[in-house]
Amino acid sequence: YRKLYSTCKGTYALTVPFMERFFGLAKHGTDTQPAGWTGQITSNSFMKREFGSKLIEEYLVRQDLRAVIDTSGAYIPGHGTPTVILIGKHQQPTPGPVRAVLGVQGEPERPEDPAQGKVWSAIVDNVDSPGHDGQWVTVVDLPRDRLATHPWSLTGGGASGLLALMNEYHHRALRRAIAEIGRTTHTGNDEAFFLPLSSRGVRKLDADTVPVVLGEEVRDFRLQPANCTVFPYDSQGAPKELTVAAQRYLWRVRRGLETQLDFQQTKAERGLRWFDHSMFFPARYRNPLSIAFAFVATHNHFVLDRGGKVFNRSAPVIKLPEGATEEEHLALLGVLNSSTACFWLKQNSHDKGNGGIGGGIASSEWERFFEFTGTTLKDFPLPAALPLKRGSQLDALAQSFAASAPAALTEDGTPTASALEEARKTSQSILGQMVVMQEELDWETYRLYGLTDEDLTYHGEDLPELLLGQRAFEIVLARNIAVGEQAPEWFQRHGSTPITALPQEWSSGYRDLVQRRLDLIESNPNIRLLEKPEYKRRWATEPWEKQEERTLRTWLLNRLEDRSYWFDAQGRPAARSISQLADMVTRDADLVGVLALWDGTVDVDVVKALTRLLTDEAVPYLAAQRLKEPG
DNA sequence: GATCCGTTCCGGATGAGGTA
DNA sequence: TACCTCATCCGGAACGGATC
Repeated sequence: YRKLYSTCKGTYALTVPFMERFFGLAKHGTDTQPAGWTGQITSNSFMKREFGSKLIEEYLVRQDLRAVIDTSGAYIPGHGTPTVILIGKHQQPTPGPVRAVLGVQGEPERPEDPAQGKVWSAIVDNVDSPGHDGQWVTVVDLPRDRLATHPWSLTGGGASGLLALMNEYHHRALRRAIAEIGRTTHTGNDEAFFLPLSSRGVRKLDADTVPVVLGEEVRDFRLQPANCTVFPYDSQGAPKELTVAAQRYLWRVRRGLETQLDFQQTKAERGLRWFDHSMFFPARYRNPLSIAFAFVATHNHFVLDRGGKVFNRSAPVIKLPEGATEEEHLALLGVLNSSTACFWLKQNSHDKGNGGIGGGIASSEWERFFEFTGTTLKDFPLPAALPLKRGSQLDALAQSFAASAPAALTEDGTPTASALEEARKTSQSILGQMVVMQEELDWETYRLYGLTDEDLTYHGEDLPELLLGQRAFEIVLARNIAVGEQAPEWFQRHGSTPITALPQEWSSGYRDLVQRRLDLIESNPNIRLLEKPEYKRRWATEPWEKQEERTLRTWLLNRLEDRSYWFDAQGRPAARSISQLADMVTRDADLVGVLALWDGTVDVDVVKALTRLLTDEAVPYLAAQRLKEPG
């Protein structure tokens, strides 16, 4: 296909040569006959993914495109992939505009009769009325040059106007401020190299491993790596030998690593050692500061890292030029984490739907997840001034938040009920401060991009801690829900309480400010567009109880691995029954205390609690019991 | 040398059916 | 009736390598 169809680029989808073929099959116009029409419904991936750029910029610009209809929000039975309908004639473009139906809101639920679906009906009813701006679609006549460049953004409801405004106001693109974007390593065989952080001590691999960050571990200004990787490089990224412990660890997979092909070559053929990572980028590792982001996620998550970790492809990092200060990183961090950035990214990144079979049908816009690639990110327009102060405050808060998590508490000592309770309060309070600070950041950013002239940030000293559900856009949302215009999923999913009136406990200054924000949401269409759940931070943190349970469990299991439980006085390994173990455990007051905490009872029944704790950890004594039918 | 694509995978949530 | 077991569903990504 690459030879036959000029539009094929990179790893393309078959829809690309198909589209070229479709237009090619239609008749050319001559003096006696008009050019043939062609119409197709096709996957919309070419609109934003890189492989579509040739198709859009070199092929479609030479065809007489007449209509582009975004059907990604409509429900099409058996077809979860987001789609677009293109209609045109096989001839040179005519001067007139292109009719476009832009999506505003997706189908809220699976319609009984797909032909009567809300979005589909809206498209059918309004495709001939340019200027229509409804709840489901916007219909406009676009000037041809709007569709001449990749990527296409076919979001209605004023999105294209806002996007244009952002581009107009921007001072420079992100690519001018940074050195590069990408992963820091790619092992080529994660199963061989990765192991849980908690087990590196047991295997004596501390000197040979570094934490490795995956995409899902980059959230809300924090990195929470659960794994580390065997890492045969020093702090400068130069190759080093592995210790005996690490050699032993990798030995069982040596043959696999030696024969594995990357770029159609073995490691030896590429001049690498068998235990080298397939792709490792020393320069990115050497320079400690970086901004990591989540590659696939529902919202934008950027986190400052201060070094000593590696990042795989699902958590790429932004590297600033050599010698850039922490302030420069924090300023970028601030703007990239704003709701405005989320808006821009979603307009320009590929929408992967909401998972499920073939992409599924998203009941809410904020549930769809996107793929944020480095290439797209480089075009991100930066405003002239950056929100350094709020960026660094959020980063500092996130660090204290991490320090008060249950996991941090058990790191150096025995967890106690009072300490846990204290930490829960602290962390709740810090979260409240982060939520309110993110609001300040978002509203500051609106002004930095010139979307409003008003300064709607708070200048008093008494910034309240916000609960989820108390942000301005959530009040608007709650009011809409109250009158039945929107579904309450946002609050249900995040476990927050919707409120329709401003809380009395806020200072009058802050209440006035939020009221002014509400007024602006009402009066300014651009702000109204940005102050929506799909662009605002979700703060979807793991519930405290769950974190606590997991942490206590880990602490107990680590403690129970102590040598004294499993070896007799002569140093011979010994098998123990639960009751024998319970007998020994009872003599350790700390252990019993934590067991009671984990069990949630005051007078803990040690045998029962240990049984519950250890059943999943033990290997049944009969082989026949080790495998169950479903396993 | 450095991605970026498309499909597959994991594990928690849910709920039906079975059992004490 | 209340608890328990098991299977399925689905949210939320991760994987591997072909291509530029």
